[in-house]
Amino acid sequence: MHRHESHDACHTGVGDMLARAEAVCRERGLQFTPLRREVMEAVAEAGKAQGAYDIAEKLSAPGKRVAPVSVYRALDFLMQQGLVHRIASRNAFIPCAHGHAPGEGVVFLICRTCGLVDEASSEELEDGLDRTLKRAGFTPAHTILEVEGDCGACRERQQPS
Amino acid sequence: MHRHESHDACHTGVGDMLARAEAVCRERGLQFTPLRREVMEAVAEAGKAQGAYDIAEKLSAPGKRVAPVSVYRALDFLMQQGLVHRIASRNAFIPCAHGHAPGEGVVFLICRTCGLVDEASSEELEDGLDRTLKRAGFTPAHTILEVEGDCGACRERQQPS
DNA sequence: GCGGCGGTGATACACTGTAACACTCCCGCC
DNA sequence: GGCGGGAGTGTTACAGTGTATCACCGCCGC
Repeated sequence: MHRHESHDACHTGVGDMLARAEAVCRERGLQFTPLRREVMEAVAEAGKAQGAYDIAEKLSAPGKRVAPVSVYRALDFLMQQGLVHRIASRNAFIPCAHGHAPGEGVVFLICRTCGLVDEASSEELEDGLDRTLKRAGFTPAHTILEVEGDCGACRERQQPS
Repeated sequence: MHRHESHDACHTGVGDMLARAEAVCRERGLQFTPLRREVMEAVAEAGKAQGAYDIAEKLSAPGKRVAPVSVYRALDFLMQQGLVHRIASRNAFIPCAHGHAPGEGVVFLICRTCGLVDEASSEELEDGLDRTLKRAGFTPAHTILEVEGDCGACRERQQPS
């Protein structure tokens, strides 16, 4: 679904993501401020999951320091709008590749070799989870589903068949 | 599968867990040292997920301080043996309720009201995940699946039908 | 005895995230 | 024009989580 050959134009494309973010904010009457834009851009450009402090450092230049707390605030905003996701197992953030409804089941595929994070969603998987939860008498509010392993590209690269 | 009425005798029972831990270590030729036993006990007794610093505090007494580092080392050991699990979304640790093979699919059900964490496993769910990963060309090494929500007991308690 | 190894103690540190407060900017309103 | 008021940001300080490093101890084998 997504190709990962290079660092630029990864996923949906940085430009597309920024455009979508802007559209979402305008549509909801929210501000897409310069800082939020820069943070979104930094996350989108990275190609792999970024820590909040990494982003802060990237956005800082001699004479213009961006504090981590500002980055966190922007990230919180972007997460609320579903524009970025948090990878709990890495304490890091990625851009949302495909717009999904909030609460929809998504799996994060984290390659331990190249560090790229892909998203996958599956109705079958979601149904299975729903049934399992119902059987346990549990009402879900928020689900974290992250898989660490090797992506296809890295596997081929390591043992060229 | 597990009852959660009180804090003691929760899950499989503290005694059983300690016995199993000891057996596992003996079987594998590993040391079940006093510190490891105390940490295992603290996690098993708690009834809900414990932070490493909570455990360190609980094990410390006037005159006998247990540093968090030591707790982390014991927890790492216990996790390697599959005796405790880490809840990534809470930075906390729970005892493993039922012995499962390493890598087997397990869902953690985290009640946001009472804080108790239950484990559920489902072949159906696991199959769904496997197929989703295969379709994405991804080879899994480690999976995190945590659901936050309301457990049956808490739901009944809040809105007694 | 002596060396090695696993486990532990202890200090310091890095990384992650939040609280609290001040300031600015913009907008609506009198 | 003056005057709140709210959203966003800057800044400092701090809490929480996890790791690196070194020293020490006890045990086992040689």
